[in-house]
Amino acid sequence: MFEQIQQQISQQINSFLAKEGIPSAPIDWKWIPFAGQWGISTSFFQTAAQESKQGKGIPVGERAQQIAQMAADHLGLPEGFSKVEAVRGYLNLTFSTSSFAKQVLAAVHEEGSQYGKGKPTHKRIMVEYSQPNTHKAFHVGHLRNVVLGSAVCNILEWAGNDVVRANYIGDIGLHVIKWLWCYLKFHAGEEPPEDRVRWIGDIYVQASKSYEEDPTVEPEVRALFARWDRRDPDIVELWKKTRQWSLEAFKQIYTMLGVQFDRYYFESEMEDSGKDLVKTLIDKGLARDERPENAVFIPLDEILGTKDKYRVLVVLRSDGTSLYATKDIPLAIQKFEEYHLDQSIYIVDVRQSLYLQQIFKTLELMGYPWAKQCYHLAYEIVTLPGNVTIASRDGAVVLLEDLVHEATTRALEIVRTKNPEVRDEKQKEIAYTVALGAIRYSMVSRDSTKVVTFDWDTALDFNGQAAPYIQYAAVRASSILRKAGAMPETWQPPEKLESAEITLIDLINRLPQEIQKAAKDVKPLVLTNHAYELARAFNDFYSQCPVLQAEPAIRDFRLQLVTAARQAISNALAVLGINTPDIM
RNA sequence: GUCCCUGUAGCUCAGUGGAUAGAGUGCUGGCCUCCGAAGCCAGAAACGGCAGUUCGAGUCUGCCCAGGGACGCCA
Repeated sequence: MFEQIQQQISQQINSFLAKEGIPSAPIDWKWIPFAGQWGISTSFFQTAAQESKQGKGIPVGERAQQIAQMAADHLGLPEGFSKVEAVRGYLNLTFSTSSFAKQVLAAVHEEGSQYGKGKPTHKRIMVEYSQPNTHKAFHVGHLRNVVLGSAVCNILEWAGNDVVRANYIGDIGLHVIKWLWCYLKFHAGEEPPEDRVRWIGDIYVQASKSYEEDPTVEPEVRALFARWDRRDPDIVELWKKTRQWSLEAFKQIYTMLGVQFDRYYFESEMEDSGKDLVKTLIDKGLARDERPENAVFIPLDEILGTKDKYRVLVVLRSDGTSLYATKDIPLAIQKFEEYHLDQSIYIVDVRQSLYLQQIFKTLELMGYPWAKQCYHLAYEIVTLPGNVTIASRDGAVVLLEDLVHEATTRALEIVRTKNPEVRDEKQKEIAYTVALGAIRYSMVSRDSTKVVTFDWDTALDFNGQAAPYIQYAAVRASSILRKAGAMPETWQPPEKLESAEITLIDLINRLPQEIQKAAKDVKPLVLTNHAYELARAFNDFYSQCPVLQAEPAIRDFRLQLVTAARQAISNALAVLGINTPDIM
């Protein structure tokens, strides 16, 4: 909103410096860091340092202050500012809060639920996330991926991009065959019960256990895999049926989490094109076929002349069966052909970093110019206390639905005590919104490079920096607005604003740029922090500035501010995939 | 062994090379006779180590220490 003003002043300063013969350095504006003041700031250390290099003997700090003072004197008091001063090498320009406050609130009022959205970039970005395996449980370890991925999608979309949400289902592989073996052996003919995810997960645990403990199992599983490979109708039918059970369970989970996908890819569909592609790779001389002694592999380091960097990528087993890499390469090609992407983002945990670099490099060697547009967003895994890795095969998992159920139960207790007059159905709905918000927020409010240790106490803590705190600020705003009745038609900011009001308006104003920054860095954390800051500023305002009891002019202005604050908070949460209740 | 990530307050985390390093939680104390206390206010408490680059380093570079991860037929 203030870019134009910043540019104008930058120009004035630059031409002034040029006239004075002072070497110019780029001027970058920052928001004044002190609460209760509102404006922009820049420093002249760089300029002073450049001058110093040319042999002038004045200490940089001192000189920066001199230049800042000269610039301040030269600028005088530009339109729209209340104060210009030079402080310790910085030039601080403080806004006339009244006029800028009006602009900010008017912008929020006008854009409403769209406030914060950027202009179209005309870029199409695909984000592949979730990538669950069928025939396995869906647990809290998978949650981070889904929440991170969906938040990234929303952020990129709000930043103005055309986003394609993609999911790549692992519907075939040794894990699936193990499961089928176990089903045929111990559960033949069974239909999934209500608690489907758990049932599927339990069979997988049983299968893994048998596979590891009983050496006679492996040959049986291999034989079954061979039958699938030659498309034995009985096995294919069973595979299709059981796969569907998993897919339906996933759909339920996605609905529960409020996420959706535009395009589903299946691993099983990539098998044939993958095997064809391996032939091409061998023909091109990129892949080396040393079957039957060895597998088919691409000696990346050898080709690139690097050492221990890209290693080698195995693209086909020595028995001719496919691997992940066999399928990931044709998948990438298909994505770009289908959608003409400007960027392709993979949300995959950090353990697959090398693997994905190998894939991207292979695509580059194959001559695809878009290979450089592939980006791996690596996130750290979720562990259990004591650094225990969550593994589907041993069953030491916390199921997603258990977490949601427990969180909802606890939220419901609080909702009931605080809103006894509300009908049961509504209470449950609110508890669900709060519980899910808390879960989602906790998954994206720390950097992807940090391991998340799941423990119940932290996951179910609704106080402090958490979604319920932010939702609560919005609920308080709603409550004021409800009691206020009709909104005033006209309003004016007072000449002098309270410190809490300024901080709040400042943060509301910054929401659009924070969304842009979150998109640029592909980092939802930026936004979770800003949402929290907004809520905190509102709570501060709430305790310091009475609204309903204020004198009429102030009251009307503050009602407008409360409306804008609620909108900004609600929009920030919406981008994170979190709903804002009106009571809680 | 090679490569990647992490190391900030008791604990869990923020921190675009720039002003006084911010929160949450826990601890101590205060605030419901004003719009909802899932809240607010106050207090004590921190950049793993050593060099270097820079006017300026929590941030960049190198080495060391500590923890985690990856490294040819798992996904």
